Amino acid sequence: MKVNFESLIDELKNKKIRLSHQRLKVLEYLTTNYNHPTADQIYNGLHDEVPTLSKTTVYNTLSSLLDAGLIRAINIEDNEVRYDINTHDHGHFKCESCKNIYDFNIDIDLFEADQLSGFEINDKNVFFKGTCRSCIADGKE
Amino acid sequence: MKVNFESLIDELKNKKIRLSHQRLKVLEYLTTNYNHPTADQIYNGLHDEVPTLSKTTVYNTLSSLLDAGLIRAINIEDNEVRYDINTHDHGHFKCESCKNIYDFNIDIDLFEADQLSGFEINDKNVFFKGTCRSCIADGKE
DNA sequence: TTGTTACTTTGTAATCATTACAACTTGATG
DNA sequence: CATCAAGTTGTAATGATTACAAAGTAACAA
Ligand SMILES: [Mn+2]
Ligand SMILES: [Mn+2]
Ligand SMILES: [Zn+2]
Ligand SMILES: [Zn+2]
Repeated sequence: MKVNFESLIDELKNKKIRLSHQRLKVLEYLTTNYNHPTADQIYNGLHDEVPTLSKTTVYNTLSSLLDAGLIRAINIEDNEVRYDINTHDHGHFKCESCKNIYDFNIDIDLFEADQLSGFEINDKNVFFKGTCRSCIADGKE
Repeated sequence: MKVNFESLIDELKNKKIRLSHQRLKVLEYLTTNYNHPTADQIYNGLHDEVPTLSKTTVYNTLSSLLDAGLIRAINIEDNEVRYDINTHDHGHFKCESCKNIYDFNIDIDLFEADQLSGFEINDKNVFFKGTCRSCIADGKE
């Protein structure tokens, strides 16, 4: 999955969201780090480059970007929210050994849950947990 | 979805988990309250009947029951974990208006994500968000 | 029935991610 | 360049969950 940084900036302009230095850095971080980072990882990852960045700003920025629909939040564990620059429908697999999160394609419209007829669905999420191939190869299951 | 309380007790015995008064009450609460309650809701719901119950015990109990596979945890929002006595594969729909969580049947094996070949999948989760039928009827979308 | 003991419960304190707030700073517009 | 609404920052508050140690109890055997 490839995300174009320039088109993200265009989207910010369209939505009248200011292109502050901090916001651009957070967006840049997310486009170059496809590993679904936490707010804390973003904060630490940017600290060398933007030493004055505050964690509150990271949270505020992520919140704005979420509202604008430029990113998505992933709740797999109860104690950590992860952020994804890829807003297309796709599934996530979290390896319980190495903790990595893998993307996978799904045809999410395969479930036309008839029990939900008359419901308005705004958001669809699919995630699996288990052990990834490389951890199995390493005998870490 | 119907869950038999007696068979849950048998499972506890099989797994050598003590049938303490508190654990039985938490299990009973979950079997009679199919609304995917939070730890706090369980605590408050049992308070009249078991005034000495502590919140720590609720958490401890839920943790044991999770380990034993008798219940499932649902992470839809980042700030609340909900618990489900129904451990069969099924999807969840959370209405963003009335906050209720609805179950729906899914054939989860429809996604055989080929990208996950060689991965060991232990846990599959599907949840949607949106507005439920009755909230739409009430014009609350 | 009683005694033993490991497991469980309880209240309190600690943890940790996230949010609230108010003073200060800055991007965008003309 | 001047203006000011919007954004940033550090600190304090919040709230769910966990850690811990003392007190209580379920299970089992005698
Ligand atoms: Mn992803
Ligand atoms: Mn359910
Ligand atoms: Zn792995
Ligand atoms: Zn509703």
